[in-house]
Amino acid sequence: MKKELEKTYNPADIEDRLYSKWLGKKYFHAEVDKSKKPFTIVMPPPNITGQLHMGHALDNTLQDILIRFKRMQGYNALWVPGTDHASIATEAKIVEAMREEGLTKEELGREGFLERAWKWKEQYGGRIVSQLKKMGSSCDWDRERFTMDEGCNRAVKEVFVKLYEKGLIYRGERIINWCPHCLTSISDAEVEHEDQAGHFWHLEYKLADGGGSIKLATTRPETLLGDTAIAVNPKDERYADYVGKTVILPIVHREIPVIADDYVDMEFGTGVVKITPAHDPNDFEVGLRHNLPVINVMTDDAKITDEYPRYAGMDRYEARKAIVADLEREGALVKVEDHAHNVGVCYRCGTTVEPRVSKQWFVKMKPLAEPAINAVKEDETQFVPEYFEKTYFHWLENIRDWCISRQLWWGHRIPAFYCDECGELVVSKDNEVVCPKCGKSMRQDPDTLDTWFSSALWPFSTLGWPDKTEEMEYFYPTSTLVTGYDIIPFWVMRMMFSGIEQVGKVPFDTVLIHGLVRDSLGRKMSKSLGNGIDPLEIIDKYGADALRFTLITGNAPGNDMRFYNERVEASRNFANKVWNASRFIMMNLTEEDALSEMPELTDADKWVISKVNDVVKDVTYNLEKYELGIAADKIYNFVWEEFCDWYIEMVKPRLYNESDNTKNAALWTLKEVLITALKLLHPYMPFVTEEIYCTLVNDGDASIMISSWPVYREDYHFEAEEKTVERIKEAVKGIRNIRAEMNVPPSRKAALYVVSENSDVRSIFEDSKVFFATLGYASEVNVQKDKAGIADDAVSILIHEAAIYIPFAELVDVEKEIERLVKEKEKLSKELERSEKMLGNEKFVSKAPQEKIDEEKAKQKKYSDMMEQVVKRLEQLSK
RNA sequence: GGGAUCUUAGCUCAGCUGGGAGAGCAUCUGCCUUACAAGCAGAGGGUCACAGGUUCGAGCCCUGUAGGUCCCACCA
Repeated sequence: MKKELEKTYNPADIEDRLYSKWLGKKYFHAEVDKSKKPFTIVMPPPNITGQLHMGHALDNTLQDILIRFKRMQGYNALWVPGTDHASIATEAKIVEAMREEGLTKEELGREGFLERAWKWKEQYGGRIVSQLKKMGSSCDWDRERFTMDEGCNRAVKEVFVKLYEKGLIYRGERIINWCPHCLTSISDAEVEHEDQAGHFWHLEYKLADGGGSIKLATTRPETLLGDTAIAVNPKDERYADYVGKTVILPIVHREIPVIADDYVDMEFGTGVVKITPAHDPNDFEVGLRHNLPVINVMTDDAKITDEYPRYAGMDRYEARKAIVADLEREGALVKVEDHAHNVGVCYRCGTTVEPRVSKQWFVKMKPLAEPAINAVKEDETQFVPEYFEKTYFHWLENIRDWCISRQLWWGHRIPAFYCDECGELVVSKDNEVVCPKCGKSMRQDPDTLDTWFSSALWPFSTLGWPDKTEEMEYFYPTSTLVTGYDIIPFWVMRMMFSGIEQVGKVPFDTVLIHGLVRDSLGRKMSKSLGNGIDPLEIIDKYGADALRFTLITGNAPGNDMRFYNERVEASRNFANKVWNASRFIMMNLTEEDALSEMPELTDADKWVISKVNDVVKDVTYNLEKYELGIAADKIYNFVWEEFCDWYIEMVKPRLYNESDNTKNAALWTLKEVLITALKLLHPYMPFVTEEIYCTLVNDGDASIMISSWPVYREDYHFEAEEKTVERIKEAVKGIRNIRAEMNVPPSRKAALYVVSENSDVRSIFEDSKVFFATLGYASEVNVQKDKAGIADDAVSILIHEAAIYIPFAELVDVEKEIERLVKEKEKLSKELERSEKMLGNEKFVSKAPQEKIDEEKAKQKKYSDMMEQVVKRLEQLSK
């Protein structure tokens, strides 16, 4: 039975089928096997609320390429997948759905809400997983995890209790970032900053003793309700007399002190600042230093509290308007200026964050940050590209304590218990706790933990920690973490210090950082812009292989990339090229061909074997250095240019000629090189390579994904044959070039005369006549020692150690021919000049490595040889 | 204000430890050549942002300048 591929490459026909086959055969599954070296990746868990976007597509393609490459290299490759509970995002989504039904969280109650949330998770949480499968991701789905599953919960509690007992987790009243929309605290890392157009309201406060007034400016007049002081710089002589006095706060008519604090910048504005400890982080600090009262003026959804009946119930911005109007009425408003300022917004919903004083749980960061910094400094973990280490250091060196409590229900509940009777606090892994002091049952903290608290434990919680599992023993530390640079502060950093603190070892050897996928105009893809490109649509249209290849090529690690369909088309075309080349090879291979042993090879065969051998070496090297784009380029170039455009074309006459005794060698080589190329390409384009491979070996049960990665072989290095074929290519290119320039159609064959005084060169051409017939459109090829019998007006192609003449039937314009040769001469003389200058430079000759000098000498010889021929030919023509 | 990064062909981008500038797309010229028109053959197109420096030799290393992007930052 003859093996055949479908006439046209249609990814949709093969992808789902092959993925099911791989799943069925458990090729993605890894078990502990101490006879093999592990290679481990833990997947950054996508949010259960999420849909697959280009960021996931890129991230997962990178991981899958590494995993497939290592698997083929013989590593025990484990890729642990999973999803993230995404507390804020998920809770927001469910609350929103409830609102549409007219329900609130409070009405449903905690238990009812969680029940609903879990149901939602079961229903939609798998969506992203099935989308990842469309990408071809070879993760071990048997080990799929969820950041809120039982195991993760045990890990979270273990860590919380340990850190608490070490004094690294504490509870305190601090000013934190509060999102009035999500109704929860958020960490510093979760606050984004954006410029907003605002105003400067210049106010005038009267001194309580009636002795004048002080002017100051504010961008947030509504916070004035909570002001408990105004501050000046202690060195500021202008206000020295005022310090210690009191002023009357307008509207509120409260007497507040004038204090001196270094925080105030004398140069800025009037050098006077109003202090609102409850609603500004700096003011809070100032307040602590001066023992100022903290007056909270806002509710949790950022409305003015009932303490101020005139404004009660107004939101921040309404209150601002009302207060400004009142200030004006009171004569306290001096002027209003436009002012652009930087505002913190919630990274989830974009609502302006309200700094707020409240009791929260924190992780003390300094003691944890230090070992995490050192681990990277000592190269226990390295970043690729390296410069992202600077981002990492910058964050860790300037880190503040991590606010980990969230006023949400969906998440890991904080394992802290309070006694309402005696106020005792207990932190425990147990679910029910009795007060050790008074024996009453204790009330668990209602808050949950920051989602990233559980993500931080991902590299080891997924391997069974805190139990001493053999997975932990064998797969930890993991090998490579792949993620975007925007996640370094949220995740990478926190996994680092968590791994070091909890397990005693860094969580991964290498952190491979990639950039963002942008739209064709370079804009970030976003829902609000509506410029997002759906990876699933791309897969439908062009195939997962094309999408994967596009995401990897033409991009350096860590750089952002632009995504547009023309690029995907190019990748799809490449897949198609591979498909068709394979189809051609299979059309010529028959069952009878005995190809198990290597036959006697021709120069062309050896040339392509030698070439692919080099590519194997390079690609392996590049992949090991995480240069995935460079490796892809090399495969692409080899397959398309060298293999398809040259080798296959060269080999055709041998295949079509039944009596050719090198036909078997050609077939053997075609198959050998194709398989090698398919293997190199497999990590990038798993589907098309698998389909071809199985058809080629005529075994649907075989799989390229578990075949062995090619290795460089000394005995496949054929230097002399490479040179020979390169010489032929040079000649063919010269012929094609001239013919194209002269507008000679391919249908018009012409006789060819190769003249060389060198007998070795002559024999190369003698053996290569057939190539010139097909590739060089020659009707006949004559190889001779001199110019005898060649028309004077024949067109000449002058190459290294040989000249090729094509006498066309009609007269060639001699003038034009001379013009062409003069140009050629100019080019050569420039090259010669450069070469001779270098070789004439004594410093070059004495300092450059011998290899470079020899290289230059060889060039110089080649050029002078060609020059000689050009000069000779010009002489002939101008006679 | 601090830091990172980028500036290479018309467009989008590669260019590994310094050794004669590359790809894809676009453009132009020929080709339906029996694997592929999602193709084949050929061509044009770049003072590698600018100015210095190191070096026998710089797109690549160093310094500065200009412009873009991003991150961080308590200037009310």
